[in-house]
Amino acid sequence: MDTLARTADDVELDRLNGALGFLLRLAQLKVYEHFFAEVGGRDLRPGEFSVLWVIRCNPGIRQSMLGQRLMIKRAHMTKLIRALEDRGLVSRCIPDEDRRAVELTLTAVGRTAIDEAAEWFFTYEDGVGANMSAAERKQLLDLLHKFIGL
Amino acid sequence: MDTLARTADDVELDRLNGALGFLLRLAQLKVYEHFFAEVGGRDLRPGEFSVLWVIRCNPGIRQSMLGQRLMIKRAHMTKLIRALEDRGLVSRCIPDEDRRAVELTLTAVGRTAIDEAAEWFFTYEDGVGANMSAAERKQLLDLLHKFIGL
DNA sequence: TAAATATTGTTTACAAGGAAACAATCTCTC
DNA sequence: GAGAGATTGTTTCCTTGTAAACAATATTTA
Repeated sequence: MDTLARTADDVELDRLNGALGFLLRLAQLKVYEHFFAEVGGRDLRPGEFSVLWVIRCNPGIRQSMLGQRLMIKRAHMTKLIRALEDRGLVSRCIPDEDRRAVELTLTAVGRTAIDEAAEWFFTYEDGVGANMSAAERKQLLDLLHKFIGL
Repeated sequence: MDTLARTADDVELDRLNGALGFLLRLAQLKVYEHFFAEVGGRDLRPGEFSVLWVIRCNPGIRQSMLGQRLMIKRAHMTKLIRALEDRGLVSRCIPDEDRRAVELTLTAVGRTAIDEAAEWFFTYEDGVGANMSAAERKQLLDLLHKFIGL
């Protein structure tokens, strides 16, 4: 508490060690660091990949639902989708049943792009948590599923 | 794969279900949502709280080390600290041993503020993961510690 | 059916956070 | 000890993401 920390591991976190939200934030920052170190040079960021992937798995999904599932706010989703549309990866379609909504599908180019990206993306993802045993990693996955409510 | 998702739970994530980085991002977004819903009106955000808390636990800690531990980049740390200094919570001191560095301590006001904030902050943190059993929550904490390398 | 309310996506204006270039200081090597 | 290189913090500019107001369409209520 009163000895000055000389190295990063000496830093005392005290009660933050038991703070779940805090640890999740740190974990996520570590993931990002890892991501940009390994595959930062690619043309898809994590958010963009997940959007394309989910559209691929759910063709015709509406923007609002995509946002709900990926926890992306509407204002931001609009920009993301427009950028992907401008790159020719996604196409937007307004359904007759609800002319406010937008239904999303991949273009042929988008499908090719995501299939190609999936190779390196999931390879990278498999490397996340490489400092844990397979059993621990699996346990962490399961607990996160439960935490998220998925 | 080809049935259009009607509700958010119907959205198929497929391989993303096993992607640790992706799940951590989702978990963290859920934490933030929870935070702003519950204690968003307070005058300290999660990042600010953690900075003040760690300074409290490690008086005289240097900016660089604080940033390393909390994974906050130097450019951003500068702004954070200046804002906290402007609010009279933190004081900066340049040590004689290394005149490039900045050593951080709390002001009396800062100490009072963080002690007061700690009440609601940790109460809030205890509510994170309330949908899990105590054992699961503990397990998640331990696994995150290991994942982060703490 | 007409008016009130809710939902969906967009726009605009801003806050949070990062990358790169910089200045100051320290350390290492010769 | 003089110069090369590393470290620390700051500044500037840019990207990512959000909040709030808005427009268009649906739904509910009277």
